[in-house]
Amino acid sequence: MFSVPARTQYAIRAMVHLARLPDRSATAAEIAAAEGIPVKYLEGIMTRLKLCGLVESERGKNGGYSLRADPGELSMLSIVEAMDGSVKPVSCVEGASVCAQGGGCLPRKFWLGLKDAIDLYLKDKTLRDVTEA
Amino acid sequence: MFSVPARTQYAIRAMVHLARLPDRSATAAEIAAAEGIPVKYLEGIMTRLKLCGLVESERGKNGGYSLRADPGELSMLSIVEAMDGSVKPVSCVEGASVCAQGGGCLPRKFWLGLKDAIDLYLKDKTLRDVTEA
DNA sequence: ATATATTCCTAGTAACCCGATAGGAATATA
DNA sequence: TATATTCCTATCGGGTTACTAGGAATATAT
Repeated sequence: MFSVPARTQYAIRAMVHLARLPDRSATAAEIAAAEGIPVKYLEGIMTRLKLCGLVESERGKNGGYSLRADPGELSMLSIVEAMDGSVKPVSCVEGASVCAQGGGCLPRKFWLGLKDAIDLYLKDKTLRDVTEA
Repeated sequence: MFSVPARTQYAIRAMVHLARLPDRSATAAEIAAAEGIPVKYLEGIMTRLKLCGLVESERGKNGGYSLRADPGELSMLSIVEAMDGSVKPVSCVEGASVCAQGGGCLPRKFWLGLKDAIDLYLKDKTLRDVTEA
């Protein structure tokens, strides 16, 4: 239950990898080799991380990816959300109007509480915390 | 992210439904009608809840399902685990030996912490809490 | 200039899980 | 005996996931 897709795990491993490098930058090929991730698959992941502003990229020779923020300022939630969107145990977290039961569903608060618990944990942890674990 | 399968939401709605009834028992057809759940699909869910000891069943006419424990003594974690197994964000929660990185993976503790946070929330909430929300 | 290294873009694919349906067998009651 | 119910097995379409393939765009080095 609540298993995290491989791409998200890959994304986090990639971010940790970058954070541990002196200049916090590397090519997709380097990261892939070091972390045992399929290169082509990782490319797509890095592109996504870039679109979400977590890394920046340079194309062409001597190009690569580099962290855009200090690891201590980067919450794990931001990485998770970049890959998978917001934490949403049930679709009605966004408003009772989405509820097929017309808001007459008792468990909703329970799910909202779960979302809060998860969000809290993820928001509190930074990339630095994970890197230095 | 972390979306809960419909069957688990159905299971919880069914359990809440039972908990609110005077004698805490009903047929699958009744629950399905009240909660807007496909009957045949719910049947399989109820069977599973029974196998995990959360409800008991009687076959034949006047049969149905009934709660086996007091709602106040039944953690939401037990329902979730009945449907989806233990909370396992990553496969290596069961031991570093499962890790493809040979335990050299920094994020592991991070994921274990997430599991703990989720487990804690789910263990603390009882069916009664949700029913009375 | 040209070769090379890199990101970026688009498509495709095999496998899996999920929600749901179908049909009926077993079983208990009225 | 008729009926209501749980229980069992099989199937199916659709979506997602992880991954692969092929190349276009772009920047650097020589």
